[in-house]
Amino acid sequence: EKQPCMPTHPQKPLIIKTGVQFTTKVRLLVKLPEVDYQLKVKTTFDKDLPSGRVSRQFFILTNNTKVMDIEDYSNGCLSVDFRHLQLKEKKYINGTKGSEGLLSVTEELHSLSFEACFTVQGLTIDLETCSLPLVVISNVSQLPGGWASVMWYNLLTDEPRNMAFFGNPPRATWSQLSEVLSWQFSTFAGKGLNKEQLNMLGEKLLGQHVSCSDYQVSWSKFSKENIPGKPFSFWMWLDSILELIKKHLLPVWNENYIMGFVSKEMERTLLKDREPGTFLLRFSESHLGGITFTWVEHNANGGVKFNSVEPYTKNRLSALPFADIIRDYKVISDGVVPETPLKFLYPDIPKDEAFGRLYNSQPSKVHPYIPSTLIPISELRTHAISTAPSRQSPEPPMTPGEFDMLSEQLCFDIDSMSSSYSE
Amino acid sequence: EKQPCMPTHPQKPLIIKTGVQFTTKVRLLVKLPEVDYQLKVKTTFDKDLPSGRVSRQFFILTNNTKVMDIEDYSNGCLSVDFRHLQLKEKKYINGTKGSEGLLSVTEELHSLSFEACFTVQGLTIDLETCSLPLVVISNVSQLPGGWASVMWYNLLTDEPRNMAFFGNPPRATWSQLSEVLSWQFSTFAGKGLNKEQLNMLGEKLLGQHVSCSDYQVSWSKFSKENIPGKPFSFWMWLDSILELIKKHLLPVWNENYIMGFVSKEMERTLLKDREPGTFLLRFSESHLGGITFTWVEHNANGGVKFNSVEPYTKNRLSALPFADIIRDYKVISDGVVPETPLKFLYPDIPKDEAFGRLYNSQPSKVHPYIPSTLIPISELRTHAISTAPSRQSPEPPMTPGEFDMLSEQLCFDIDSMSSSYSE
DNA sequence: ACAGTTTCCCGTAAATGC
DNA sequence: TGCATTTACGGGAAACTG
Repeated sequence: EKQPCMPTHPQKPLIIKTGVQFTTKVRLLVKLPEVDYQLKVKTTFDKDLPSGRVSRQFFILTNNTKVMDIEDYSNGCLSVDFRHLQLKEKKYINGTKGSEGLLSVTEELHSLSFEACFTVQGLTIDLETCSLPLVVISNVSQLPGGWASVMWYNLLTDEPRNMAFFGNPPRATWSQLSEVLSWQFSTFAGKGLNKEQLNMLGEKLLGQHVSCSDYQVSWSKFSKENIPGKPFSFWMWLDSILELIKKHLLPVWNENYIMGFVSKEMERTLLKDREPGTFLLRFSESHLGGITFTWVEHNANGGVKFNSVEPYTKNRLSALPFADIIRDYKVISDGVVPETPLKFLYPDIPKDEAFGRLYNSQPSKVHPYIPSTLIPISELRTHAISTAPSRQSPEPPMTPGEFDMLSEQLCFDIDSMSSSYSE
Repeated sequence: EKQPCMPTHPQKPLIIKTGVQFTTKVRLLVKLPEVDYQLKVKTTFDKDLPSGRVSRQFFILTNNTKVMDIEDYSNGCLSVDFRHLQLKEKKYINGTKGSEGLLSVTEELHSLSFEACFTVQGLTIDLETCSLPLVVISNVSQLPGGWASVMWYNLLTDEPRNMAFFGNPPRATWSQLSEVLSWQFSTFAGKGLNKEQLNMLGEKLLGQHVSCSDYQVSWSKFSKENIPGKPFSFWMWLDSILELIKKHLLPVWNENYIMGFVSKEMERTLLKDREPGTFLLRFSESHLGGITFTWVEHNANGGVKFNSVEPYTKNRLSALPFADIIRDYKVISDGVVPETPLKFLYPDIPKDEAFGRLYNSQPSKVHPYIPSTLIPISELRTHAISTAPSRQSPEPPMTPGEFDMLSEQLCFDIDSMSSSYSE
């Protein structure tokens, strides 16, 4: 009898990129009577898939056989680490690929098989086990789609290997899905999502049904079809934000300073009674991987006015860290002395008190030169802009939680996919 | 009899990166009597190098045999294009690499051989020819060093294949070298160097000997040993500037607005009698791939003062194009209204007149948002900075020349290396 | 033509070798 | 140990392919 595989990978397990190394580990759970020969394990990709069913076929380019060894941890278990495994696609001279034309490559499930054979007391025993379903990609641009598949599969089934899962994928309840989404943020950015943030995401995905957490989300709606009016799906949008946080916003996110998911209505409700200069940070809904701030001010006749800056994306943020943008952001109106409109982080934290620790001390001391830095500026031609405040973004707000720093690069390796044998 | 190879490659010929495809072409110059069999050409890497002499050995990973074909241009010549050739290093089980420990990998010369054999009128004829010396690299970071070798070789010898060239490389006269350097700029950036620019480079390399153009430059001084006090060689420095121009400064360079190579003394001589706010653009001598501007102003007691901004490198320039930096650069002194110190491009061209066409029109119209841009700023704490004007950079100035736009990405392929056979 | 997918390869970072 | 060189692979873009 074999147990199902138990892959444990720190970052994005179960996704393999062709041409990129991955590792996997197999462990024999029962102790065998001492044998004087070496126990070889062979790993095969898609060993027993009916080859017509899958549109792409891959093989392990590198050495796929290795001898089991006693584990270091001296529990006496036999195990083997496969390292530097690499996948390559089989090319057919003129063979037609399988006709599974409806599924995208990231919905196509594969598996790694492990085989060993030994004789004990005259009895020949074949062992075989295999991994959970794997997604094979050829470019990192497919990673978000692949990860969506892995999440959906593991959220909605306990079957160890239902390779046809995406032929008719089940729906997820919002309560299931929201938990997974929050877990994405806590795993990859260090801190999960609070109820308000999840609320906004639920409304975005489901409309007003979010109140009943049994409402179901289809796989297609989650990651295949585009958000109405946008050129990307819900998951692509959310994943772009995760990436932005991982690469450029970790400290700020960690400090709980990014409300992030707030509707325009909620944003205004929150800001309208606040001190002028109160601002909050939220992610762009119209573009992938963007963050903006919205602040409130009072105009001449005493009314409140809301302004949002053009969202910052990874390119801008790699030129200037976000905290510095917040510190230095200034508005110039018709050549007047520029001033920063950002005074208090919602609800009422003085800006420098909140972000002070996160500022970069930048005066460089290249002596003969005058140090220079980039400053984010908005130039207002007063007549034109005062009539164009924030007029977009439906999102609810939220309260921050705690945060454990956990920044790791994304990676495709199966760093450790342990698989257990037993008799 | 074979003729030497005539490689013609648009960008950086004769440099091959392992694992990256390259192509080459061989042409048979004489017309053969019609033969009813196909003439095969085989290409071999380092066919007849005494294998002890070279520290690394490579082989052609891909198919290295191809049949000659009549050229398209219907001149009746037989020729063959090798495409998708790829080089890989031979790894020795325990073999010691050749003992040529003095040479760096980019000084190690290799060659591609081509062989064909055919029978005509009962006579068996073997043809063989080979390429000019090649440099093999494994990472683009070695490209500048490799290109230095190719330049030096082709500048200083006509031998078709002196593989030991860098065992004892000859010196170049400054007049030879300066021509090659200027040619680098005209080839890769569209416009060569004028006499003043070359003068500064010569002084940098040779001290004051530059007056006599027979003065000789050693290979080591050109590209191996570091400039005194700097962690890079002359060529590494110059090449970093070429790259900066190619990627970020082409339009400005094309317009002849970058004086570039000017000593600090010359810079001051030029600027001191000019209108306050007159500035010039020059490359950093202390850091790789940086450009700065120096402007003149008058201080309180009527003396002239020179300021240079911290050099902009590729990272900053990819966040903000250089022309926009010049347009927007401002100095803030203790919270006073910021102002641009840059008024006239040396000698006296009003800034916007010179750079107006090159500015990016940046107001983005993402309606609900307030457009924002980055602005380069220097903040002066008046007491500290006014005593720290430009205090570095020995370089002479120069006058601009003409410019033909010619922007091409660097590339390592031998796109076409034609080689000729004859009897 | 076009969209989904793969290939190509620079450029940075890490690993390896000497 | 430090430096020279290679390997690894993310990421943008081009090439491919039905």
